[in-house]
Amino acid sequence: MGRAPCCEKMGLKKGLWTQEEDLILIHHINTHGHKNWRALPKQAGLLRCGKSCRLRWINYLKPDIKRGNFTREEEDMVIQLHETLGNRWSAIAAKFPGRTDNEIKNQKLSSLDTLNSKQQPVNLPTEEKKPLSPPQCVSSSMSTLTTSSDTTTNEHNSNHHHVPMMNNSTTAPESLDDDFWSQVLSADNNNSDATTSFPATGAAADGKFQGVHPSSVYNNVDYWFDVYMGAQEFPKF
DNA sequence: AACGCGCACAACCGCGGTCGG
DNA sequence: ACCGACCGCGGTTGTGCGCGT
Repeated sequence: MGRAPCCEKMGLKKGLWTQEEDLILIHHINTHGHKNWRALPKQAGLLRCGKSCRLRWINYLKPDIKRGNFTREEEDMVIQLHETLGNRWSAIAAKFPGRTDNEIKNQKLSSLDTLNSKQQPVNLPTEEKKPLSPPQCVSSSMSTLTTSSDTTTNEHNSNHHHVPMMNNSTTAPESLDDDFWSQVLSADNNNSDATTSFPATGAAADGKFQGVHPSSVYNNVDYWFDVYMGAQEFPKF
């Protein structure tokens, strides 16, 4: 029926998330939980819509998220599950603790795309724009695909994001976190350096980040560590 | 060295389902 | 029973990076 627009688009920010936003979101969720996604951005003082916050949390910020390349076993399992479940990515993701539907979807789609372009340049009767239906894809080739993409994937993860990902992917555990936390730790030593321009977004609401530069946000590494430790299991860190 | 292309991934959009008033 | 609001899901798009030419 009269569906409300996903969010009041007035003045809401779109696009990539910044560290500050991530931290605000993490902090808010860890302290208040996420009972109401719609109200969350307001409460947290984020200029994002609730959906966006939810997506960011689920796909990226959740502490137990496992990132990095898919193992061969995982890939085979994804293929099998996709054959049985179809495009029900969330259902598939449910079988992979720590994996997100978005990640699985992306992985699968890109795998299929590359497979298609490589294997069936002519063969596909163009019945579908998307190669989604039961993939006859050979799992072995899938695996080679991912292994070939391993390096790039890792780099992507570490390059794209400058975010306190609590991932410890089984395959590439330390690539990002080390960088990130070393940055954090070094910043921690320079507490006094705290520069000025951290946007007093909503964090100002609870006074935690007001007037704090990103780097100085990360100065509170102990704080965040505590937050995480308190909130979730914080596997091997 | 510069440019273009393809890939991988993050994020957005819109719809359907569900729940509460 | 109806209506509205929220949540979750699947599909799609946008963006950045790496690689090849």
